[in-house]
Amino acid sequence: MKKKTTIYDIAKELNVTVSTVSRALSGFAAISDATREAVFAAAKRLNYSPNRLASALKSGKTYIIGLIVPSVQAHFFASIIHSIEEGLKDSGYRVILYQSNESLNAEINGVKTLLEAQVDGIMASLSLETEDVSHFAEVIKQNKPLILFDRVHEKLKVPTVTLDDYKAGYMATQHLIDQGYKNIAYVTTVHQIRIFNDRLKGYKAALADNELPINEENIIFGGLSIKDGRFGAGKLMRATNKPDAIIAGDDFTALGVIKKLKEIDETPPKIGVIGFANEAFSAYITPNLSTIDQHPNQMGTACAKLFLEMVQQANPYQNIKHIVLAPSLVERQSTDLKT
Amino acid sequence: MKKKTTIYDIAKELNVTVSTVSRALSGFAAISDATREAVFAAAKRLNYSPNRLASALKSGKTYIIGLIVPSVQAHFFASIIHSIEEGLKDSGYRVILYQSNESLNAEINGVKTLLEAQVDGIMASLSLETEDVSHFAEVIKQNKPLILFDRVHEKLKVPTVTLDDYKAGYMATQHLIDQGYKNIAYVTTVHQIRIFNDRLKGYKAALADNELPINEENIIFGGLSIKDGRFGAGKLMRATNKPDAIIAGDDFTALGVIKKLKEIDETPPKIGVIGFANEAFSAYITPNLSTIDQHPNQMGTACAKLFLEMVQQANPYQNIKHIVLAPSLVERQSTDLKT
DNA sequence: CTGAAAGCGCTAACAC
DNA sequence: GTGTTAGCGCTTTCAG
Repeated sequence: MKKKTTIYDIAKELNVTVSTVSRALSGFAAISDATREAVFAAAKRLNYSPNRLASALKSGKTYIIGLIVPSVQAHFFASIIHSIEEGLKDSGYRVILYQSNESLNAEINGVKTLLEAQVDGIMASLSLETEDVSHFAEVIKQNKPLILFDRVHEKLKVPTVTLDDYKAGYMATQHLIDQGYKNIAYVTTVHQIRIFNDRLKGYKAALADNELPINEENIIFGGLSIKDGRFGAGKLMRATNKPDAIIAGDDFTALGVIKKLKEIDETPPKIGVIGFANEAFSAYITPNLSTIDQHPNQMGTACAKLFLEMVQQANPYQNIKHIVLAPSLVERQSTDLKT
Repeated sequence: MKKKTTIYDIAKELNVTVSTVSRALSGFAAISDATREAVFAAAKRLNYSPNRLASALKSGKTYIIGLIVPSVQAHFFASIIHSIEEGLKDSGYRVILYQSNESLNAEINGVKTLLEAQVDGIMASLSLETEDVSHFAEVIKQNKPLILFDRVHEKLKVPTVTLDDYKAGYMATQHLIDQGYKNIAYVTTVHQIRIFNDRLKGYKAALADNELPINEENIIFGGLSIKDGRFGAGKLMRATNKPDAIIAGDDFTALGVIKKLKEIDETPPKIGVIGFANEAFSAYITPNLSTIDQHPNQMGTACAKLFLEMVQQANPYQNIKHIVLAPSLVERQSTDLKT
């Protein structure tokens, strides 16, 4: 195993100094064309590969950003990660991935780990457990860009990229009303994450605007899994005042709701069902699931763009932007009462 | 913005030298309990956070591994990534993600980028375009662990984690035969990736073992998208000798196949359909899709374990293991001819 | 346009 | 058990 070639080897080869080589390689400093070319030729000949670590240690820039998400296994987050990585790649940034698995402790550890790795910035979507966000303070203190997406927190004064979740909730509800449903229930999560609250607010507002009563018994707080969906639907359909439509916390919840409804012979659209996320499967289940598309790829692209803007500013927080994406309604069979 | 505290600050604070601090922090070297405790106390008091970069530059170990996958958006890869990250986290390793998007050039660039970042090893699943694998040679030359999973290549003499794809193909075919199907077609990819070839071999072997003829016109080479599935099924069903069952390259392909079959009123299980991957949606489409589960989480866990073994050896390649996981059949409606 | 030299924060011989 | 010192590979003043 021979040692790797460094700029010293190139310098020796050409009888110049390392500074000359460094300058030539960096491309910006004043250098004669002749030396530059000679350096590049020698670099190639010696199979030189820069050590970004050394450069990072000296310059303080690693060109690595840390990305904290609950789990890459959720398609929504996978899509965001995909777009973030793609959006940053051309600018030379790489991405370290850290999954919190919806655990606050893991998230705290993630921030610590990423900071120790000297990342140039962090993007995160909070775990369901996260209520206190003080573990992110250090990122801001170090004046490194922190961007929160989707699951954000008002205590953190940082740029955010979110969906207009109020609108999403309103949109889902209004759609059901437009389709002719009148007694609309909601299966959501107990966790105090803003997006879920906002959706609920949108739901209530839409009911109010249409002069429909808000029945608290129609709102089930539990989890968002398929199982939770089944459970919620079961509970709702056993009530005296049965709903004629159910909004599910996400598409997986909706899957559970539909399963239950099929079992008791209330197959949608007889009882309307709508979800959130537009998962890959949603178009292919029976009945096809109406849903609210949350545009994860747009979200990732926006995060990448925001980050690149922030690193260009001396103070990344001098101009805190909050990007809010518009949800869109995907109408399918599960809410198509009319046909 | 005050400067970050280093081990020098701790040393000054305690009137000892940096080496003492370094030793105390590292935990292994001989150090009196008193100094060790004093160092930890001071570290805490001064809000010290180690700079892994500096340590990495000196020691040559970054505790970062590079992960190259076609795309995190595919649930199969997302699951593998999930398990790899989880499996490595406790040993202090972090993961840099690089997506090839099925492009050879991107993959080449990925290897280069990751090597420049001085990763301690690379795990990769090859892009569909990859036939020549010489871009990975440098990883081996640097004596860094390289592990290939799922989409591997025989030219690369490195440890691998794969599914027994021959068996998977055989299993899918035998299942269809067991269910009573007799003229079984296959929609797969043109790309020369081993796993797809192996599955095809398994398919042919199963036909042969059951004394069924192998009809080359029953094998469609194209892509694996939903669209490709539709196209393949269309082509097959227009033939004179129409198949009574179709094996699809993956679950997405199967989705397209089913769509087409529904359109021409040959809804499965009338024509049997089976896919590969057991995607999240497969259980919920109509009809439910039978499929071969490829156990991505097991695969990720195995990769992590293998890597940890390799870094422990002086020569990571002294004992090249090939871990082969067994596929499992998931029987659902789309192949249930009997009911 | 190029060279000399200091130093980023940490580790690891080598002394004592 | 602790101190001294020389780098890891690169960037970046400051001179010339």
